[in-house]
Amino acid sequence: MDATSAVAAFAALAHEHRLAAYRLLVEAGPDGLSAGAIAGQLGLPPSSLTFHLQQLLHAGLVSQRRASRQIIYAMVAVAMNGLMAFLTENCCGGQASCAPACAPAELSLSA
Amino acid sequence: MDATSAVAAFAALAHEHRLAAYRLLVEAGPDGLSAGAIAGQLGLPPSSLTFHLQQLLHAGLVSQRRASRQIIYAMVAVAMNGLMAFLTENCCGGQASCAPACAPAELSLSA
DNA sequence: CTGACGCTTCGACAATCCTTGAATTGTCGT
DNA sequence: ACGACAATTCAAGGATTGTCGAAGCGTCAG
Repeated sequence: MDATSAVAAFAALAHEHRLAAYRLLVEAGPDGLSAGAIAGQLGLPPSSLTFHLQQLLHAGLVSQRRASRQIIYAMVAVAMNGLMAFLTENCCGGQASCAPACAPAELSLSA
Repeated sequence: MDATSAVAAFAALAHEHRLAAYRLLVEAGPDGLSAGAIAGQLGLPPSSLTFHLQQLLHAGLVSQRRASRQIIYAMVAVAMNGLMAFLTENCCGGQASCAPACAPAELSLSA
């Protein structure tokens, strides 16, 4: 994960509809959701949704596969984790005393 | 952390210079850096840097305090963590079998 | 082969963001 | 009080992004 792709990923998430779509896909997990299912939950016209999904796709945050007539989008977990690792990289210069602030317990699982 | 402030935070990070500045502040830790120090490392004119720092400030990602003639910026750890927690919230619908993909080991510490 | 469906691409417009020089505010040493 | 310094505010431009109707492409049922 380099700075350029991190910027692209953040830009992809920096929009109300895209963030909402991405969070639906995070919740859906590896099985993903069809474009139509996402459009239904977000209430967007198809062309607008495609526009946003392409941004997420181009940023590498989601993957795309075809299932008969539908197109299924799914989160790319490694991209999300890489993004977070990039953000916290070398946090506090590596001082152990500061480390808890960099990756606190409540992040370990979203239970 | 609601969707609106998450969008604001991602938008703040979705720019080359702001992401670079923020990462400098993450590395600097609680002590922070002066605006001039950041400008020096990034090679930006002062007005441009202020513009970007204001975005980070307004998004709640950094804090601002004055030290005599200088203004010191520092990361707000709780905002960064809240952002990551928001992103992974309810990951995979809470399925334990999927959870490792949502917050893998290498994120726990940036050692 | 035909019609219907799901999604994407195209095109044009409106809205927003980024950049930077010049002027301004706040602070310090003398 | 004065000059110097650090940072911010202001203003104007050029560039980028978001929106969505209409048209096109691939897929499936009959």
